[in-house]
Amino acid sequence: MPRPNDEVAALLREQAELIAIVGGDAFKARVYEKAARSVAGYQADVSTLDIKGLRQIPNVGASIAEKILERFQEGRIAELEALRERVPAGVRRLMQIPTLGPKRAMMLYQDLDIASVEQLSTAIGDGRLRGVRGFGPKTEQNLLAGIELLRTAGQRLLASAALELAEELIASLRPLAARIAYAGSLRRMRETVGDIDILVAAEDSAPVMGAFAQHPVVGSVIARGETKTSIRTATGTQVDLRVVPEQAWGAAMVYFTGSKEHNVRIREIAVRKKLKLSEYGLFDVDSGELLAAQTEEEVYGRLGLPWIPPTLREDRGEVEAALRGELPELVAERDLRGDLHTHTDLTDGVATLAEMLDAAAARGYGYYAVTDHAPNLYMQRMSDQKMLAQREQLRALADSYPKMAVLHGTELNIDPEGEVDWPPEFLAGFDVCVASVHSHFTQDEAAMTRRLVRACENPYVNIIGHPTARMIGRRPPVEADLDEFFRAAAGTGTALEINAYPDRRDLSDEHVLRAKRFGVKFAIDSDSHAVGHLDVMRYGIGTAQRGWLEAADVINTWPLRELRAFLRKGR
DNA sequence: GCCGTTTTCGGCCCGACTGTTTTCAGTCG
Repeated sequence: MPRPNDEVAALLREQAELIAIVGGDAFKARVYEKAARSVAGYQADVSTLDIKGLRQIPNVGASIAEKILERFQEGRIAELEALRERVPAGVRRLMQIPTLGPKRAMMLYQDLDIASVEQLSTAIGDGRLRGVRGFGPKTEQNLLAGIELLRTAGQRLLASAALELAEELIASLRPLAARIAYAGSLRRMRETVGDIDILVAAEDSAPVMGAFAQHPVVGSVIARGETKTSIRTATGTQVDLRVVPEQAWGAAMVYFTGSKEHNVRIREIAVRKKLKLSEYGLFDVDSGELLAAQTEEEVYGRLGLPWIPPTLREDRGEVEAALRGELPELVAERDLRGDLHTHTDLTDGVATLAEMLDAAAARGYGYYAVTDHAPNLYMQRMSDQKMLAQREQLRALADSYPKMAVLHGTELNIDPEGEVDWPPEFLAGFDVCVASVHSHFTQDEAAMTRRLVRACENPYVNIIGHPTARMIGRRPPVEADLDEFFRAAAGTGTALEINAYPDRRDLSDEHVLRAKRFGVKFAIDSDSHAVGHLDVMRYGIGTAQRGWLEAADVINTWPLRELRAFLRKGR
């Protein structure tokens, strides 16, 4: 996805929020939001479009097209600047606290002069919210819990944002480096990262260090030395650049990829063999002789280990498995034959059915399921007629994709009792049914467990979508007896989703590890709402690998015949 | 501010939950 689109989308989203905060027309705010989503999901680079081209984008009319043009011609949008004058940035940030929306954020600012999350936290502690209209004791508790959630996860960056930044920096520095790559938790594909580590091999470190320190994303240079430069971006992300000699590349990659715990384990193995492992290489303790450093394979090899994939390097048993020669053959993106959870503009997607199918076919998929929302997610205004009309349209388009089977599915809503939207006779018409929790997240554990188990027991439900409904940094996972849930999924032939969306990653890697022990099968899905979202699969693969999955565990790596047999669910 | 097989004005994503109220505003999906 072209970056200018993301930037414009962020500006439009900001304008939408600011309109809502200052109490502007709610419909107007909504249009800006919709336009932001359309721009983010639009194929063409908006910075290359003229007024006419911009107006082709859904939900972009004369006014918003002008503003986008203004952004690229003037470097700013005057109306947005004027709104920013009225609302401090911290007030907007207050809205990131779950349960705090635009109205009460503005009230806090106007009545109590609270303009940051920190100030709100202090104000609650001082009892300054007592007696303020709309803020009772329960609200105070909820706000404090929300602030805590922000504080713990909010400091970290989603892997998607980190990867984008890392790839941009690497692209610009590559001409100055013999070798360059990112390491750290990003290479291990954790959900979030605290900072970004970039490793460079170069004879002379000065040119690459200089270029790095002067890169446009740099807000401030924290430290600058011979082998390491640290910067902070304007948005607060720390990036460390380390330069090593090319002959030490492998040892440095091992060292800087971590995790710390993994490194401790392999260093112990080295010590037992009278070796010493550092970022400069693997050495014989007695003679000081360098034994291996050039590649990771060599380093692991001299320790008596096979190369261990970065996504496993968490000291969760990978060293022992490697010693036994029992490392899993991890599922990889190239193993995926299709995507089983995607949306179109029939509900909340921004691309048409044909656009999504084209993009899926271009990825070389052997099958692809369209699973728009079902009627009980009321805001989507789904109906039997609309769903059947889509099926007809889809069957008609299927001939255009001789190499890709086009499956018609839906994403059902699991209601508090575990029931879903349609009766069996209607569900029977779908090729695949995803079912997800979209509301009533706070049921107690027993009720939530029963709800999820019942959904698995439904003979038409094939995949439980984003099974814990968590949003990273926004909403905790639902409380349920996961072991019972996983047992039910395995027993009923219901796959559990690894939703690849970067702020979901749901199931998480820990849950995948646990579920696999029950014999659960998984579906790695993009949950795409736009053409560009099909690429988020890499994060789903990251989570699957971190959960030690092999291709056989993942139903959308299977040939179509086998997949279809699984989807029949013994019916 | 956008949109149109209800078309240039008058609608627009609907319903439920939470926590606050004492009949409802705010937030969420």
